[in-house]
Amino acid sequence: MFRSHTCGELNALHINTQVTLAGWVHKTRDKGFVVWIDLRDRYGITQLVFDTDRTDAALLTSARALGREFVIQVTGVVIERASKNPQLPTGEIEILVSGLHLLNPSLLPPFTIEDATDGGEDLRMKYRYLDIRRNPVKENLIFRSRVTMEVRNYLSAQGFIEVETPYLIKSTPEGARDFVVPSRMNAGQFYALPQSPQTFKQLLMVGGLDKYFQIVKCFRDEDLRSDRQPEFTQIDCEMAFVEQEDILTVFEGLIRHLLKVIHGKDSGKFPRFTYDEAMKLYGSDKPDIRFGMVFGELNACARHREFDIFNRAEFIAGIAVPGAAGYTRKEIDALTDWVRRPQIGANGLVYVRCNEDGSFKSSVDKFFEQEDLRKWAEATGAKAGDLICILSGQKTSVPSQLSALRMEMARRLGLRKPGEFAPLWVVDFPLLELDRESGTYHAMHHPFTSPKPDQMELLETDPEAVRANAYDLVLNGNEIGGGSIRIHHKDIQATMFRHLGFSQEQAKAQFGFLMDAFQYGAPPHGGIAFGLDRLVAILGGQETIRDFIAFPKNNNGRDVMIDAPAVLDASQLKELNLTIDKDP
RNA sequence: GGUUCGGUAGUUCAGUUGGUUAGAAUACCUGCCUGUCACGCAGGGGGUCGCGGGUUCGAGUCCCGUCCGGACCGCCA
Repeated sequence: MFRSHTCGELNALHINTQVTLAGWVHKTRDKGFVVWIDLRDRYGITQLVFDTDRTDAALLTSARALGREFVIQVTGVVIERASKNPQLPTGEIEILVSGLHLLNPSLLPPFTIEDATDGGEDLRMKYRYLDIRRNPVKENLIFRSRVTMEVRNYLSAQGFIEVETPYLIKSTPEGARDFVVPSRMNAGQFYALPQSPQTFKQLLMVGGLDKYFQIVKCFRDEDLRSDRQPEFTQIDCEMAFVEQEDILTVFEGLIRHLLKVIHGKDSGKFPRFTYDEAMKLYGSDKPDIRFGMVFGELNACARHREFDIFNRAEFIAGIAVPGAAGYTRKEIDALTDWVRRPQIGANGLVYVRCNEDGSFKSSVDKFFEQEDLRKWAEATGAKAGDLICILSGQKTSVPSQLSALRMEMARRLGLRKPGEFAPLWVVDFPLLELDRESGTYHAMHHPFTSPKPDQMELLETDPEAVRANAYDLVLNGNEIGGGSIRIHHKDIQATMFRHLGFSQEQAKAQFGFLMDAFQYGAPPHGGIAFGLDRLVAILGGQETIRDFIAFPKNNNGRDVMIDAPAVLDASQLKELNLTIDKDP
């Protein structure tokens, strides 16, 4: 028997029990007459004691020689502590050690294995296996495991079956860039790693499987962020013989189940916004509705005076920042600089302080009367003590700028509370989006999304106006899931490809297999996919997904621990029929 | 592709207007300590100031380039 107990389970009930424990030397406290060692494993910390009265001299000497992170096995008897530590589950007892076996020594770790480590991000990633020994990372991974188990519980209970789809598939030029894999047996040919199992899950519906899900890795060769990894995990789902409402019901149930079992929270029916409503009220298709600051459009009540900036603007809108009327001129100037940074790109910021006495003080008092400002306060829902922040400019850019300001103010005011969860649906997304650079349309969701049935004609006359049966599930300002009702008729799919600029030959070459399948009795179907990494992070009350992934990649897509990606040696390249064009 | 912040002891950081031998905390090592648990006390070792070039009598500090990392914009069907 390697160990009789873990380091997290012994308490006063075990006093006088003979035990064997194994774990890492967390910390040594040498008081001269007595040496304490905190022994740590996944389950907790148990204090070992060696002293001059009760421990033989050789054993005491070996105990003193142990360094941080040495792996040891000890045998001894559980005794009551002379001074207890109420902060530790095992704080009432300690192990009087009679046998010590060094299993493996350790180099001095480059950072401390503590909750508040002294290690920086880079170093922690390089020695991720040490980082995982720390409670915060370990707890996150355990949390993730719990969430995925609950996802499987819920979906299995609903009759879904988990099916694995291939990772070596075909490159599809539209959408994100593909990771490609050279084929040794097929010289000069390449697989691509899936950006999602989209077409396969649709083929499973054609195959009659009816309710499919898969917790699956997906790959996109795009630039990264703190919440974006080149390989990430999706909860991928598809159902046949359903309408949009069926899917919303089932997967609203999934998120409600998770909030219930993980956080004990009963979330009622999720609010639904159309895409147009979300954009109008929040300037975003993934609004955080844990707080207000809903947009107030001011076009109607801000363009009747001599203020050229507003008169020239296509769109004027403001938000009422709660309790921020006390912002000093200096703070507001800093805010103005913040919205004018290239990342936001606003032209400037007009503000109105809503004083407690009902009067208003604004940066445009020269042009506007108190009565004007009162109307603005009404439009933005501002109350006494609030600060109205107003942006103006092009209709295409102001909403996203004001949305960024809204999120930033919420962050500063502590309104984005991690323990609070505000899920919602955004529905009726546009089918197509005009790419301003190329002048071509591309699918807002993906090319397999069905237009709303009554809008097929609009596709010819006003493509941008066409709405799709496409929906996103948004949680705390993050898109955590998105899906649609799919096209299941060959002709409609062909029409869709035509609008997306595919020639018939291209469509056939890339997606012929799917259109062929649609000719053999494809059932109506639709589905959704959730970003598991992001979902887990948000449920865990955090925004960065890296600490919920065991071995994440950095901003440049590198794994700094194994040092990947790396060059291939000449013989490997030859075998794969590859030559490298130039030295990188 | 772009914006921005950073790189100084094992680690996290400070370092003033360019000026003597580059500091603190923590970690590490040695000694002491009769109940510690962020133990305490005394002492000690530890630096290519990311790298290259330039300005200067003199550069951690200023300039140029480059590499690495973080955050963000574009991008992410």
